[in-house]
Amino acid sequence: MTPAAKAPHSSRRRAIRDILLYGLCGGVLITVLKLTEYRFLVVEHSLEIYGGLVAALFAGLGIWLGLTLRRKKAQVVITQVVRQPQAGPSSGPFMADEKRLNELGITPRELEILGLIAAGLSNREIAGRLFVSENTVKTHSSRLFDKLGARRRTQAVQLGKEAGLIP
Amino acid sequence: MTPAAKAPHSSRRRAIRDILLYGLCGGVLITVLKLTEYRFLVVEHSLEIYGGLVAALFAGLGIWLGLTLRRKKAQVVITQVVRQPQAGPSSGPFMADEKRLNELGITPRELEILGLIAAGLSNREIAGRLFVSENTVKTHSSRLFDKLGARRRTQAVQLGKEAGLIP
DNA sequence: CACAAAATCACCTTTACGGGTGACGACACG
DNA sequence: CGTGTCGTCACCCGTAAAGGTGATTTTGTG
Repeated sequence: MTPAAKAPHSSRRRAIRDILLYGLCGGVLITVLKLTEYRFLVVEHSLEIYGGLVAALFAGLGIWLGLTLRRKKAQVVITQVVRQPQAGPSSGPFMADEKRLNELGITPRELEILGLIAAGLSNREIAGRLFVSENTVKTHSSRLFDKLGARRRTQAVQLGKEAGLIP
Repeated sequence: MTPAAKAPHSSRRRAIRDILLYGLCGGVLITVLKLTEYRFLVVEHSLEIYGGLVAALFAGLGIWLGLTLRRKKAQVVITQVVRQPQAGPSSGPFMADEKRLNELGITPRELEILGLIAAGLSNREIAGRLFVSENTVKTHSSRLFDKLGARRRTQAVQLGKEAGLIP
């Protein structure tokens, strides 16, 4: 039914707004479908079509809702990889040099994108993987390049490696 | 020639399975609702109830799906295969894997350019450093990408590292 | 609540890349 | 000698990337 999971605290207003929005969408959809239903009722398989439509629409809506709800929570985690050659804490999988991160003023999101760039993904692919628009990725990477002093993504990767930001 | 490219296989099957499961659930639900519908049809507001039921069920299902999908994707992961850097100190700086070079049919010049690409240089800079025209560099890199199966230079760098062609 | 930082998205411009095709000289090999 | 490989260069075209500006929304903190 209604989304049970929500942020721990301090975002109740938003959750309420979401629920209201959700209910509104549901009402509108049901209304629309109620209207269309009367046209389709003369056809044989109207109910199947109707049910399928409602199902698909609400499934999509639910997926979207689940995604947006989830987005707040988890998602940081980049990394993995073996090999930590030079100086560094070198603990477990990999740990970005936080000192350098703060020095350069690189945000978590930008670091994440740097990792995906280093993995050889295009902006579009990164956008798809992070569920954001390509423009957003471009903005992030642009600022990232700025902070790193890079002019190209390959250079950003190189500099990021040297700075110990990525494995 | 289909070179490396192995990482995403493990999770794709699960995604397909999820989708199939989803479709199956949908079919079962629709069937069940079709059956129940015949009982409710005598009642006045059966369609509303029916629609509401379908909507609610599929919304919940969608939310669940969104959450699970999100969880899976949120781990980002950037796999980078285990790779023993240099087994022997005999090759002090670095030595490209000649076997793989021959396998892929990569010429010395192309390897050279791959190295410069990995260093973050643009085509123009590479051209300047090698005293050749930019077009030449583009030709080389184009053929290089072809042999590596890369579509972007960042990807070529990634694949080249995995193949042990560059440090 | 207000504020700042971060994240998101849109639009526009210019440049860099990637793909395709064709061509030419050098050089080795059978 | 012909053939094949390699390196070199040119041109065109379409897309991707990078740079800039502005705006909105989320979110964490005071």
